[in-house]
Amino acid sequence: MTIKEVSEKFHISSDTLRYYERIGMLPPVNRTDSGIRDYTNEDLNWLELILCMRNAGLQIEAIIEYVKLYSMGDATFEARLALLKEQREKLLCQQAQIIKALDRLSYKISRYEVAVKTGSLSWDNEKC
Amino acid sequence: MTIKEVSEKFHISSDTLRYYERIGMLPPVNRTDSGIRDYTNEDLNWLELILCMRNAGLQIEAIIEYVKLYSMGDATFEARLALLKEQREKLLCQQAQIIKALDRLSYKISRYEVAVKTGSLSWDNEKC
DNA sequence: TATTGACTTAGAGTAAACTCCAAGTAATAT
DNA sequence: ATATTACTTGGAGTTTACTCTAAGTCAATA
Repeated sequence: MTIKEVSEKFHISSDTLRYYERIGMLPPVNRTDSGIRDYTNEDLNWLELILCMRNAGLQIEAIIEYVKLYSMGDATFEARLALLKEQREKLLCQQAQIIKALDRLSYKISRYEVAVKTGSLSWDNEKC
Repeated sequence: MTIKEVSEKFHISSDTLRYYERIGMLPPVNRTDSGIRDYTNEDLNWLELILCMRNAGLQIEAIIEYVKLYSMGDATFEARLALLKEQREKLLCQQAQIIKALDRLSYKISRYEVAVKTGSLSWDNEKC
């Protein structure tokens, strides 16, 4: 698969794909004789995992570290486990922050829905 | 309340507090005669809201816009409602991404927990 | 009184994650 | 054969959100 096809499949620019590979977040991709990238199924699996994690907010550094450990083989199971657990903790924190903000947003929204109808905002202990 | 006290109360640097005010994310704070910031309760309420939203990942621009609308008074109820709804949508998307990533992380973690014990990673349809 | 420390501003610097550009090579359509 | 398009690399530029520095004012302590 060419870089363009991959770029379209995952809605991500070719520049970003090259960037990910250059910094070691995506393992090195095979090339044709003339040096053009030819993504394999395994590359796509990696990419899918990477994008899932990036979309959730994992930092690039953490993903690079995981890819590095993976490339070092079976001796790194424990390190990979630790890394994954650490990242899960971070996501759980982030999730908690989002839930808090969503609660607050929903409360505000319900107040503003009334305000739009009645023309005045009901009293609230926190104004803003 | 001085900038330092606020900074300590919210675990955020004085620089960041000044920055937030300068860019209009925090409404202008009252000053003493000599020009030193003196945060009121209302300032703290704003700050608390702002930090809740920032911690969840809301962009500064959106918060600035909300503060601006708020300062314009009752004529902006609808605009504020629209803004809040838009931000809620964004957070819901982000939350969904996090849940996806957490599912995947948890699955990987359980596989690696076995791998660490047995010394080999069980087969998986997506390797990486 | 001297100096230490907190505060002020404007503006420069930094980190993360892209995103774009220039210059060149390769493949393809006419 | 030529023109167009896609690809390559290395490096520069951009955006977001801070973070730091310099130069100066003000308050409090030795």
